[in-house]
Parts: sequence; C-alpha cells; structure tokens
Amino acid sequence: MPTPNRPLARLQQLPTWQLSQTAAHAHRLLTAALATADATGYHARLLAALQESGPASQAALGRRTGIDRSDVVAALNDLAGRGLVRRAPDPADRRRNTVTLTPAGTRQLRRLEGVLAGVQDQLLAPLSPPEREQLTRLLTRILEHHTKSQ
Amino acid sequence: MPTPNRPLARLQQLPTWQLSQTAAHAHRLLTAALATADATGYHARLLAALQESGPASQAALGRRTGIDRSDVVAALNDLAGRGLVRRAPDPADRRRNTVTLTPAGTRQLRRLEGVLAGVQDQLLAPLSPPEREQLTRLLTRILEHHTKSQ
DNA sequence: CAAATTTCAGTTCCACTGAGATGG
DNA sequence: CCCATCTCAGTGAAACTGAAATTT
Repeated sequence: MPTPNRPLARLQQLPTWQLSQTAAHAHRLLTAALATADATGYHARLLAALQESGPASQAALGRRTGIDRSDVVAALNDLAGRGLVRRAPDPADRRRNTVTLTPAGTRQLRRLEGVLAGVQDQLLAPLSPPEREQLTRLLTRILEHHTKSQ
Repeated sequence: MPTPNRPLARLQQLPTWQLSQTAAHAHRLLTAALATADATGYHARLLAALQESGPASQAALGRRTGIDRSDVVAALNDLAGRGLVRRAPDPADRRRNTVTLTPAGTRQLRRLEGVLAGVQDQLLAPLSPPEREQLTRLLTRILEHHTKSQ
C-alpha cells in the first residue's frame, strides 16, 4: 500500500483507492502503536477472542479471529512465551489444545484496548463524533452486504 | 487480510478494523476484475499516469504512482512486452528512459477504466448515490488530514 | 565528487498451502 | 476409513532495500 507524491487525479477519486489508502494509514498507525506495547494485531485479536468467549481450541480461535491456523500457532507461541496465555491439552478431545487467558494476559488486553482506542482517535481526528458514526454506519452496511451475499 | 467467520464483537466496531476489512474486499474485487482484463493494479496505475501527464521517465512514474522503482521496472517490462507502452532512451538525459503510451495502451486503459468503474459499483452496491458521495467525502477528509500533517 | 536513473538481487511481512502426526 | 486438530515448512504477492552501472 504505497502513498504517491502527487496522486493520480482520476484514480484518487475512486472509493476503492481511497479505502486502500485510508486502510494503509490505519495499518501504519496500528502497527506502530501496538509495537509500543510489544504486541501485534494477531496478539490483540487472539487476546480479545479469548476474553470474549473464554478458553478455546486453537482451531476455534483461528475461525473466530480470521487468523490462519498456521499463524495462530506462531502467535500463541509468542503469547505463551510471555505468560499471557496458557496452553493445556483438552482432556475431552486430545487432539486439541485448550488456550486460556492468564491474569497477565487480561492486563495486557486492557492495555491494548487503550492503545487501540487511541489509534481510532488519531485516525479520525479530522471528523466530528457524528461524522465518525456516519462513517462506521456506511462501512458496516458495505461489510454486511458483502458477507451476507457470500 | 483475513475474514473471520464470527467476528469479534469489540474489534468489529473499531473503524480501523472496518476499514481494513472493507479495503480487503475492495482489493479482492479489484484484483479479480483486473485479471479478467489481463492486468494488475500496477498496470492500471502506470497507464493512467502516462495518459494523465504524458510521457515520463521511470523514476517520475514511480513517484507519481507510488510504485517502487524496482516494481516499476518489472511492470513496464510487462506493458512493453505487450506493446502497451514504448521505452526509448531520453536524448536530453541519457540516464533516463522515456516511457510513452501506445495506441494499444490507450485502448487498454479505456477498458481498464470501465472495469474499475464496475468494481466501484459492485463494492458500493448497498449504498445510494448520496451515501456514496458521503463516504467519499469522509475518506477524503481523513486522507487530507494525514497527508498534510506529514 | 555528489546526485539521479535504471536495473537486478534479495529481504520482509502477511496470508495461505501442503503434508505429517495424532486422535475421534 | 474419513475427518479434525496441531504443527512445521514452504509458497506467493506486495512493498521495500542495497548495490552496481551509467550519466549528469
């Protein structure tokens, strides 16, 4: 996702282009902010999923967060290495690892939620609160359309 | 850019998340549509830049389109191989290649513009024309803020 | 000499694929 | 026998880096 110096007049007006540019900005802000908390987007998504739905198998976490099974393994290695989650074999189905949020993981998630809120504010700085809501509504409509119809 | 099955309630509401999801959808649509015209996003951007500002050196094209100098080389190899652009040494500055749009390139650009318009329509299908304008205005404001302030 | 251009080779990041091992 | 799970190794696209060769 590049950022041209003197953007192309035509393409610049296409919503697809504006979306990709805006998402790229958001991604930069997000990655930078999470890095200051020694985290990545994968980490935040996994911790949030664990808090939201409780302990889960790795496959279930992958489905819920949209993270590929292979990448879930790697990210959980990180998180477990720092004591933010615990992995234990599921006694009911021994193919599975049950992943659990630790107290340290819960604290880290709270920190990350603060970081994420700050990024929203940075990104949407030029918009008033009602405009921010408007943007969210429009994006939600687009997303719903494209996830329902497929 | 993954797409979760049952999205996380919290993260799903964050504008950064919605933006990245929407941009991912747009990117999928765009890549697929351009592929039917034997093109890529790089191709479209380079052809558009050439039509908009006339013949240019490769370095200038890279700056104008936001495409890295290395990738400009590869994409122009493609385009030149299909006769859509012509590369000739610049007599005024022999470090440069002057890249020119051929008639076939102009025709291909017209095709691609049609393809791109179709993708906008697909992506924004659930929105009314005024809503599409609203979205464009909000995104433009965000982009202007983040490109001016840096 | 410093700076710009074109090119090639290689790196990094992210999402994904394939396959093996274990188990239901 | 088939399917699910966890894991590792590797692939592919996109953006970028470093450096060489040429020219200004």
